[in-house]
Amino acid sequence: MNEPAASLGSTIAATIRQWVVEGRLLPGQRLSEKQLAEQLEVSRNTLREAFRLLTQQGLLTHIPYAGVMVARPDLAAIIDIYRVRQLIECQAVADASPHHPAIARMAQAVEQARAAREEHAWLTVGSANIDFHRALVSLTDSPRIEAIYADLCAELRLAFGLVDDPARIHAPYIESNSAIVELLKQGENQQAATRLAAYLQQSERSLLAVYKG
Amino acid sequence: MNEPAASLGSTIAATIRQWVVEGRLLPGQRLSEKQLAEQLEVSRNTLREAFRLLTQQGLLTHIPYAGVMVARPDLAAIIDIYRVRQLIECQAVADASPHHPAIARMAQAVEQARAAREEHAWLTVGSANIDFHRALVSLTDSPRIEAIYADLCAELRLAFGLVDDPARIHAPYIESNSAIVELLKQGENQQAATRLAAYLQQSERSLLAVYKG
DNA sequence: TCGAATGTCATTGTTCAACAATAATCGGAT
DNA sequence: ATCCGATTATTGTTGAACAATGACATTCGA
Repeated sequence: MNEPAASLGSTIAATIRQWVVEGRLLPGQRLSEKQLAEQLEVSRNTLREAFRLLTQQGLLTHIPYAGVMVARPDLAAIIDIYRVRQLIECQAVADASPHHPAIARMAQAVEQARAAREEHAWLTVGSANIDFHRALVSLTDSPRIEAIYADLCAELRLAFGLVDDPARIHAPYIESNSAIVELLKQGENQQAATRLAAYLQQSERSLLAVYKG
Repeated sequence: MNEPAASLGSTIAATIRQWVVEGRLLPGQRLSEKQLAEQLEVSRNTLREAFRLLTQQGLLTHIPYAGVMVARPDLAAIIDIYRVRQLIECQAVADASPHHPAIARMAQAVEQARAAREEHAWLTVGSANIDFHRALVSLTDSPRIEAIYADLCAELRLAFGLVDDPARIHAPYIESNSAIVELLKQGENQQAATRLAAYLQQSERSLLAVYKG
């Protein structure tokens, strides 16, 4: 890996992000500056620097004089996230060229998901599904949109962290993804977008169902 | 002003952002930590905190051990910004309900622009145009998209800062905006989206033309 | 003279310690 | 038991210090 000059703050931020995504830090949990600074062996100032980055990315919530805590996506946040996904992903599919290189990456993600399903490696299935959607977004050829989507995914994983059965969430959509790839290859962008919209709606519903409990 | 708990860092960030948007700080200009800290009467640490916010928002560029400078949008950045605008705004218009309250705000912005044009207050015309598009984006009812768009606008104004004749940029589009409002009221969303796309394309072209020189 | 190696300097990165501001906690009075 | 006020712990902010890095000027050799 070629990292010319990653500041210590962003390194620490990456570590904390990893902890959050892994579920080592739970939503709503408060992060003490002094305690974390000692644990990570950095100064309070540097840790605060990392907090700012993650707060800006939506992974942490910062309340002045009350501290930072792992963001706890509420119903409104999930609805909002899916609204953005719908807007970005559907438009990306609608405007896609049938020969865009990203389509190959989408197909590859589908194959990877199929292989993982055979071995019941549900976590891998989940990762492949995320890869599929990231490739889909890169159809837009916009670094900015891809960056926005990356942040969105991090928050989404926060929400998925509460789901204990990844198979139910990710597995049923492999064939749907495959169909989208085929439609794109044939230039049937509108049908592909419709199919994608249906997937997103269903995914949102099953995620919201968890939050009702 | 009711600001219950705005940290000093974000206050300073707002000040610097204002300076950038006003053109008091020019793209590419280097910002010395010590100098700015003395000028703003805050500590270096607090100023760095503000830098982090603005860097994350794309207004400043940070190069390790070389300092922060006002971002200088290049051709690729402008193209990317307009790609995002196209994606967000067109979809917002396409999915809008004819009775959405934001449409009234759009109409109001058009009227404001017309009045300002009468008085040749071109700066006000420009602000009204920005208000129009912000209202348009709020058709999505997504706080997240509105936040993304706000950041985008700040960067866009950075690019507009190099244009010395705002009349040429903003004035011709007032009637186009008005037409979009009417089409939305009549539920002709697709036509409105087409019209909007044409506007964005033209706006992008005239902005790019400045950069060629 | 030109170019490269070297040393100096200014600036940024990071840490530390202290104090101020604020919120949470606890205890006492009614 | 409830409300009110003081205590306490935590965060916000500051200033100074030192290390790390990059830019610039100087010097030396060919």
